[in-house]
Amino acid sequence: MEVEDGRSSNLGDSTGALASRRPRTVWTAGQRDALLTAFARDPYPSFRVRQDLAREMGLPESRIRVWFQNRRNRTREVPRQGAQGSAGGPSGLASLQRPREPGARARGGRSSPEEGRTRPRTRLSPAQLMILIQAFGVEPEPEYDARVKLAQETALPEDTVHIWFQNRRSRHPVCGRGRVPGQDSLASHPPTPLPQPSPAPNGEPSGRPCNPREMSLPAAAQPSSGPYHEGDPESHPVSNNYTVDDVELTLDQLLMKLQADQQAQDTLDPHVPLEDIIPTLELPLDPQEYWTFLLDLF
DNA sequence: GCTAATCTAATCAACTACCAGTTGATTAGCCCATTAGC
Repeated sequence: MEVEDGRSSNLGDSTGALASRRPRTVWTAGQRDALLTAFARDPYPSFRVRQDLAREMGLPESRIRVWFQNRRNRTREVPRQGAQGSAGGPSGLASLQRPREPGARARGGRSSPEEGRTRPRTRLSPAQLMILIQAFGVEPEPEYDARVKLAQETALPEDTVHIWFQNRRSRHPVCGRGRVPGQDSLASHPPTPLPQPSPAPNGEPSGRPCNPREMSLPAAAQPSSGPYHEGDPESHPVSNNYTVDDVELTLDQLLMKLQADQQAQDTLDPHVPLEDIIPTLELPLDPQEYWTFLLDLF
């Protein structure tokens, strides 16, 4: 079987893989110095600081973020023997205190979004969601080149696509393990909803069923123009009041159709003309709305 | 072997809608995450 692009779906293949990973970044001495200096100043730089560094170096912000992540990991000489020891250490990093206490975690001490502490929240448009969800149904763990392609299609940064897939995998685990090499990928998105075990209370990331959505069309799926991050170069103007479920619902039906087509093509008599075996696509949206989606896509 | 890239799991926080759920962003990783390119 093949996945989009005609690429083989055997993801385990490590040998000839083309761009399965982002090409390794090679830092110049100057860049490394700048990073080390910034790290010594603050091992948890804000988004704005990371962006400034990225601009200086002509690299994506995500590279800076990953560098800081790796650096923190590498320099974490955590032995609980209290004393921080010499001021030297690797890179002379002072106190890399992990913000462990609940509440003070991660962001250190919360700050307002205006300060640029964290990247402005991306708001995905229905069209973007549709593309991503569809891609997730086909391949929940896209490789680098596939993510780049998706980034182009959605006009999102590649790392936003990457993060979206990470979140998606943890919140919508695919039935029968993430990916099964050689298996028809559409089978990982079964059309029949599983019985809901019970409404999960707050924060239950991975205990969800494979397809938690019910097949009932939400009444209020009215497209309307929504806000987006103006002034944020990475945000996007198309953002309507669709919920993910609305889009997924549409997608579920599209996927069901694709699956049906697939099965039909596998089992059909080759003498039957193709036109005769393609079922009519039922649109969960008005034709008008549907075309709006399509126009948004292209 | 070093280290950039990647992963999972947990968590925070902005939004939406009506207070709890959804979801984008960030972080750690503990016999110090694993994988893979140079």
